Parts: sequence; C-alpha cells; structure tokens
Amino acid sequence: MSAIIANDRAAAQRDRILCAARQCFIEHGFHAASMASIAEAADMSAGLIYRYFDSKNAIILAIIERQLAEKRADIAALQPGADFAQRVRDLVAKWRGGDVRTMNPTLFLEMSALASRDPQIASALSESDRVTRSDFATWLVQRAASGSVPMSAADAETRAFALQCLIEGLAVRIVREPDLSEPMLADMLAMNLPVLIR
Amino acid sequence: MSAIIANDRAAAQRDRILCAARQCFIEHGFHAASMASIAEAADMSAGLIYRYFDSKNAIILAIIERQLAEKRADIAALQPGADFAQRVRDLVAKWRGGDVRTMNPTLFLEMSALASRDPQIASALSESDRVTRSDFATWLVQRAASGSVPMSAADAETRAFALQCLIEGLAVRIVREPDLSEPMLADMLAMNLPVLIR
Amino acid sequence: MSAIIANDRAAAQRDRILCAARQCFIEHGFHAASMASIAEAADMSAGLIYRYFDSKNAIILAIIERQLAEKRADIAALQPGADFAQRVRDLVAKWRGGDVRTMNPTLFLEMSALASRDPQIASALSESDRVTRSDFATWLVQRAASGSVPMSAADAETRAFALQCLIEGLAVRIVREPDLSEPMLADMLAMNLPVLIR
Amino acid sequence: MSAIIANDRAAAQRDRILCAARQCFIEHGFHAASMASIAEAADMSAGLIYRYFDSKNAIILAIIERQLAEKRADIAALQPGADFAQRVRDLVAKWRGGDVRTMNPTLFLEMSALASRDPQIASALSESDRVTRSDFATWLVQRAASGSVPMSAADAETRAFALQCLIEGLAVRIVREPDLSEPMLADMLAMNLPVLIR
DNA sequence: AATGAATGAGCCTTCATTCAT
DNA sequence: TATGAATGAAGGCTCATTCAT
Repeated sequence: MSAIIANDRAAAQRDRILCAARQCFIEHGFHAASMASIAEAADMSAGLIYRYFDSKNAIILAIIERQLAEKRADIAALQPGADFAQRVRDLVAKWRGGDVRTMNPTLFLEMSALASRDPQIASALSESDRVTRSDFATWLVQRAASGSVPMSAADAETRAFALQCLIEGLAVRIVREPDLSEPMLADMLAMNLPVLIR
Repeated sequence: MSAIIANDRAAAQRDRILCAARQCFIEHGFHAASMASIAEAADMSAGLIYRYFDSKNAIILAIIERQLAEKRADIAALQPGADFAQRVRDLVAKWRGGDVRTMNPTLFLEMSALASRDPQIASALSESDRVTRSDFATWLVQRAASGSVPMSAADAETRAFALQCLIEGLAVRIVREPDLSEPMLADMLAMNLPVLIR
Repeated sequence: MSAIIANDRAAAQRDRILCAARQCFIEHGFHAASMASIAEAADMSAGLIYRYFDSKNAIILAIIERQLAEKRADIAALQPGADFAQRVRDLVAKWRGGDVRTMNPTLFLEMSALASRDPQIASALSESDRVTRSDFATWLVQRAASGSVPMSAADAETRAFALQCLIEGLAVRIVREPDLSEPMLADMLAMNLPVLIR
Repeated sequence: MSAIIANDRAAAQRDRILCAARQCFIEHGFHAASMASIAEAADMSAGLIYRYFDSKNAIILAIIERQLAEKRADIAALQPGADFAQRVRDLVAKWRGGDVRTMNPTLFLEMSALASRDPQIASALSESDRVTRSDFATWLVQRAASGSVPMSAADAETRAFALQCLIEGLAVRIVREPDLSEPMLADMLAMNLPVLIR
C-alpha cells in the first residue's frame, strides 16, 4: 500500500508539474518558457522536476498526450441527442474566457506547429486526429440513424472532417482576432453547423 | 544609377535574408532557429544580417508583414468569375507540396501563436485579417451581383468569415495530417464551398 | 542555522566575485574585463555569477558602493589626535604596494570617469564625496577645538575640500608616475598638510 | 608641391579624425566609443580612418600625445608675471563649461587609468609629467628670482609637484561633483595657491 | 524526496578591421 | 582617395540539466 501511496504522490507531483508547465507554455510558448519558471509555478525546485520527467521535451510530450486523451474523452462522452451547435458555442466561449481546463487555442497552435518538426509528436497528433474524426463520424451515423435520414460512413467521415476544419479554424480566429464580433460568430455557426451535422 | 544598383543590392540582401530566415523558421520554429543558422542559410556571416535588420525580431516582423501583403495581393487579384473551389484546391496542393512562395502552414501556425504574446504582431495580424475578410466579402458581393441572387454586406462578411475558418482549419489539418486522404479533402470542399460562396 | 550557513555561503560567493572582479577591473578596466575573466578569477563558471549579480553593471556598482562604504568607515574611525600626515603617507605606500584592501588608484580613476556617463554612479559618487568631506570637516573642527585655535565650519569644509583634491591628485600622480621620488613626496606632504589640517 | 598639398590634406584628415575621436571618447569612453561613431562624427567612412591610423589604439595614442604636447606648450607660454591663481580658476571654469580645446577632465582620468595597463602610454605620461613639472619648476624659480626671495631648484620642484596634485585633484573633483560650490572652490584656491607658488 | 548551487553550451548582438570596388 | 559591405571573434547573458547534500 505504501507503494500505492508513493505512486499516488508521484502522480500528483507529475500533475502539479504538468499544470504549471501548461500555464507557462501558454504564457510564453514552449521554447520561451524556462524550466525555472515552470518550477516556480509548480512551487518546487527545478531539480525536482527531473525526478518526474526526463527533460523539458518529455513535459511537452506529456502535455500533448494528456490533451489528446481529454479530447477523445470529450467525444466519447457525446450524447446522441446533444445540441452540437450549443457545444461549439460553449467551447468558443471557454476559449475566449481563457478557461483553464479546455484545450488552449494558442497551445493548440504551438503543438500543431511542433508536429511538423518532431516525428513523435507528428504521429501522435495525426493518429489522435484520425481516431477523433472516426469517433465523431460514428456519433454522426448513430445520430442520423435515430432520425429519419440515415448517413453513410463515408459521408459522416467527410462531415467530421469539415467540422474539424471549422472548429480548428475557429481556434485560429480566436487567437488572431481576440475581439471578434460575437454576432458574426453566432451567425457563422448558425449558417454552417446545420448543414454539416444535420 | 549606382544608387539604384546599391539599393538593389541592399534589397536583394534583405530578400536573401528573409528567404533564409523563412526556411529556418519553418524548419526549426522562430525561437529555435538561430541567427547563425539563418546566416548560414543566407550564405553570409551572422554579423552582416545586422546591417539589414535591427534584430531577430525585426526579421520575424518583416516576414510576417511580407506574408500579409502577399495575402492581400492575392485577394485583390481575384477575378469575379474565378473558380474559387479550384483555387482552394490549388492552395492546399501547394501547401502539401511545400511551395516556397505560398504561405507556409507551419509558419502560419507559429505566427498566429506568436500573436498571443507580442502585441505588435497581434495587431498586425488582427488588422490584416479584418482587411482581408472585408476585401473578400466585397468580392463575394460583386460576384453575387453579377448573378441572379444579390448578397447583403453582412451576409457576405459572415461567409467570408466562415471561409477564413475553413481555409485556416485546412491549414491546421495539413500540418497535423500531412497524408490526409485526397478524395475526402475534395469531397469536403465540394460539400462546403458551394454553400459558402454561392 | 542552515539558513545562516546558506546566507554565509551566498555572501561568501558574492565576496569572491567582487574580489575577482576588482582584480580584473584593475588589470583590464571595467569595459575590457570580460565576465569570463572574472569568472575564471573567481574560479567559477560565468553563468554562476548571474545567480549573485544581475549584470556586469551591477557588479561595478557593488564594487563602487563597497568602496564608498569603506572610505566612509575609514574617516569615521579617525581619532581626534591622529597623525594625519602619517596616515596619508601610509595610504600612498599602500597604493604603491598594490594593497588589496585599500582603494586602488587606477580603479578610482575609472570609477570617476564612469561617473560622467552613468547617472546612477554619478550621484552615488557625488553624494559619497559630499558626505565624506562633511565627516572630515567635522573631524577637523573637533580637532581644532581640542587645541588652542578653534575652526569655523566653513573653514573646515574648505580645508577638507583641499585635502580631497590633494589626496586624489596624489592618487593620479601615483598612477601616472609609479616611481615618483619618495623624498619629494614626503617634502610635498610636509609642506602642505600642516597648513591644511593645522 | 603636390606632395605638400597631399601632406596638408593628410594632416587635415588626421586632425578631423582626432577631433571626432576626442568627442566620442569623452562621450562614451575609449572602449565604448566605436570606430563607426568616430567615423560618423568625422563625417567619413569607417574604412577611411584606417588609411590614416593603424588602429583604434593608434588613435588613442595620438590623442594622448597631442594632449601632452598642448600641455607642455601651455606651460612654455607662461609669462613670469602671470597671475597663476587666475589661470587656475580659468582652467576650472573651462572644465566646467565643457570647453573643447582644453584637456577634458574625464578624458584625463581615462588616459591616466590607461597608463597602468599600457606601458607605452605609461612611459609617455610619466615622461610628459616629469618634463612638465620641471618646466613649471623653472618658471617658479625665475618668478622667484624676479622677486625678493629666491627659490631653490628642489623647493621649486616640490611646489610644482604639489601644484600638479592640486590641479589634477581638482580635475577629479569636477568630474565627481560637477555642481561643486563655486565659492568653496575659490576659497580653496585662495587658501592654497599663495602658499605654493609664492 | 527535495533543494538549489553549479556548469557549459549556445544565443543574440556588437565591433574592429579588411578589401573589392 | 574613399566607400561601405563583409567578416570573425568576442562579449554579455540565459538556461536545460546535473549533482552534492
């Protein structure tokens, strides 16, 4: 049992570090955030971090993996009858509000940029995105099945793909134009979501 | 005329530096690309770069500004009858092909991420995006006017906004899933573009 | 107590750095002395210095402040009956002998030159000099009071001023003519000091 | 004759450079003044300076030598009956006024500090000071001879030495306390000069 | 488990100096 | 004679990482 306690402690420490790192990465970017700043944010010594992570890069990787896991969990939790448009609007609101638990758009962009340089990150992201899209397509098919008009798997995949583009494009927009007109955003979603998810 | 030659040389040097920097930034990211690596790519000494740019930051800024100018020029060159879907497909093809002249998707992501930390970059990007959207909306209105169904300015703006999201989301996709299924991409565009630009 | 030890260590490190820096500054001048050379003289890595001082400039400032404090302490320790002429001769002997604890004449000149460029140093020096002069004038008044002929405050200040000039001029001399004739120096002091301090 | 013209031109160029360098050295110090700044102040290209001087160090040396020559000329021009106290007051006034032609006090301090590092400069300064002192002692002897009380050579030398200390000490004072009380300065000179030069 | 002192490599930048023109 | 582009060597400083305690 002491092993479990120890493990729990280790997990908690890792978590403290990852949360602190996330904050620092969002604020300064992966490269500009120093281990010292992460240590300070995690309220521990810089040296201690290396007991839980091999390197700064390992922290980045862990953050990315955790992010992907959360995304997948979100989709798995989708109810067939969910009001998807509302969920997207909520998501964007969280982005704009700087919510701590949701994927941070700036971090999302940096993570993505990193993928074109680090093969490990690249395959993690592309695999995750494929799975996510597939999960979501399944959800679309089931939702359609419960309605009057069924949807083919291929059609669902294409729509899932379009939604990925739209939502991620929205993330880019939020970062580049933080004070984007709210009504235009709502109009845009109202115009596109019904077409896409039916 | 010797002044022109001199100016030409200076302009050529600046250009050499910017191209080299672009390559380095794409390969390693803004922060990880060292002035030394840029100098090597530009085939000159590191010190010489400072005759043409005040700092590494100034180079980043110059690249961003040039990128924005090109984007705007592209939109200004749009013909009313242009086959927009085709153009988007071409654009994506260029992204995938690593075209040197088009906006590089990875660079685009880093630039965007940078905006959430550097106010100067932030305002440059948000201003540029606003202008671009407005220009494109104008193009949409004119195009619609030449057809049977006119389009309100507000509607056009919303559509332009949606297109920004779609295209930039596509850029994200290309970076994260470089070997995305080509047909799915075509299907997606075929499904969405007609709705958006009419 | 471990805190005290830690603080002691930090203070000792700061001291090591300041001593090393002093040596380097004397040998090469403020500007020509590199952080690397200071680090080597202090037998530590260059990076470590920055744990104890914010910048090279901060080191210069610390050295200056320490120097000023010591000067003031010296004057404060002056006994009313002190043989001042002897003290000046001792001082000059220390200068010539390259004593490590006394104000180094070369450093004194560089510090002074620096004052005409750095406002912070300028005000530190001018303030210190004013205080030093005032302290010394007080000493002169008291000394005169214990004798038969009292001395006015203004008179004392003027004499203190003259002594500053004389001693600092002597410092300049020692630097510019290191092998100045010892007897002439003694004669000069014998001729002037009695007039000045009475 | 064209050779003479050429030489004149060369001399004029050297002079332009030295004046510019002097300004820069005063403003920024020997080390901090860049060749580029000197070139700009001399209104010529940086490269051209190297046609007239071997190196930055050579410029420093030339300035020092010129300074020494001027000092000696000043003393040689002293009239036996000159009001020396007045001359010293004038000198100090020029220092405070930032006169361009007189020896600049800050430069004087830097030059002196340099002497403890560069043997060439060291010997130039010490030789010059010795000669200057001797010249001035001769002047003192002659002046005394024209009065009622003759002065021995040794006595004159000691007094000349004392004056060097006093005046150079004054230079230090002016640099360190630019807004020194004018009356105190006058009092000090009135108290000391009569004793020294008789 | 935890600290934080210490290192060393590397970064951006400056600048004296050279040289083709 | 004159320019100014170009170089290369430092220089000050930061920071990921290690290690004695």
